[in-house]
Amino acid sequence: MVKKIDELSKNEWVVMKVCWKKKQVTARNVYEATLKQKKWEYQTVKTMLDRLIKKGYLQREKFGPVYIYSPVISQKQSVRQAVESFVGMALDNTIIPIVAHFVDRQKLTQDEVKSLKKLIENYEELSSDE
Amino acid sequence: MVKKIDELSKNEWVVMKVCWKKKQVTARNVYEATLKQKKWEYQTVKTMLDRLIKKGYLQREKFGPVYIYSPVISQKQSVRQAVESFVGMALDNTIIPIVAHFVDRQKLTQDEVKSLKKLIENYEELSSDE
DNA sequence: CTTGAAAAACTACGTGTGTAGTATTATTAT
DNA sequence: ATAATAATACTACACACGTAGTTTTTCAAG
Repeated sequence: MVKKIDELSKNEWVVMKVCWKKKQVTARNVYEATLKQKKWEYQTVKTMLDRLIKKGYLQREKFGPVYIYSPVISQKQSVRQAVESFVGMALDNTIIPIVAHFVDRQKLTQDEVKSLKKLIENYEELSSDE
Repeated sequence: MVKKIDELSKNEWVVMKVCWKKKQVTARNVYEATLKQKKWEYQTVKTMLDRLIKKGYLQREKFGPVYIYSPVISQKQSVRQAVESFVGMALDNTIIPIVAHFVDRQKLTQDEVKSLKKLIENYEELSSDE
């Protein structure tokens, strides 16, 4: 069976995005990287990092006086799980409302439209030989 | 400015879906409707209904001995807000990963593919006259 | 070796959520 | 009218999360 991982809270996503981007970070790195967005105290960041370790998203290793944190679970996997969970919870397992919403709001870029088209074409090929 | 509504927890979505579908429900209706899915005690359902009132999603009116609960916020609006919030949080405001994920997993039905195509065509028309 | 700075460790507290238990009130059947 | 039933009201408690404060440890500079 597929291992169930804990879900991330909104703020934990912010922290994890920094960790994924930089791969190896100190608590201070995260603190600084998030300062513009979020005015967290250093200790707040520390607490979140600790909790992310407990949840299994991060690990850390001591180098001299500091810990270096690094991701254990990939962004891709996290996104997949979050999408599954969200789409199941709010959308009854269909993504149409999501896309429709973005279409309504005209929030898609030209590139995104191109990507969508390609995805769909791709899909049709894939499923045509079943 | 657009009024910010509280977000729904996973379980609250379950309850709200029942309320949206039936429009008017008693606590017992919700209790019974969710029993197969969730083995909640009647009181648990009551508590969730109370909290949904506090959050502004439901209202209720007394008819004889019972309260009838009904939605204040539409499913559509709730979904929109949830999508915005989720896509911003986990996906950096692009829906491509969501669609890609579903394509990878071949989780789209024939109808969904059709819908997607239509949405995209539609979009192209809309944006062509800007 | 002592001191100061930076990091980490430990502790905390309010709010939200999951999950009810118990007490009270209102209705219905006798 | 009263007893049983069903609904509501009130209360509770543990764990997660947001948000740190305080204490201790450790390194680096004089």
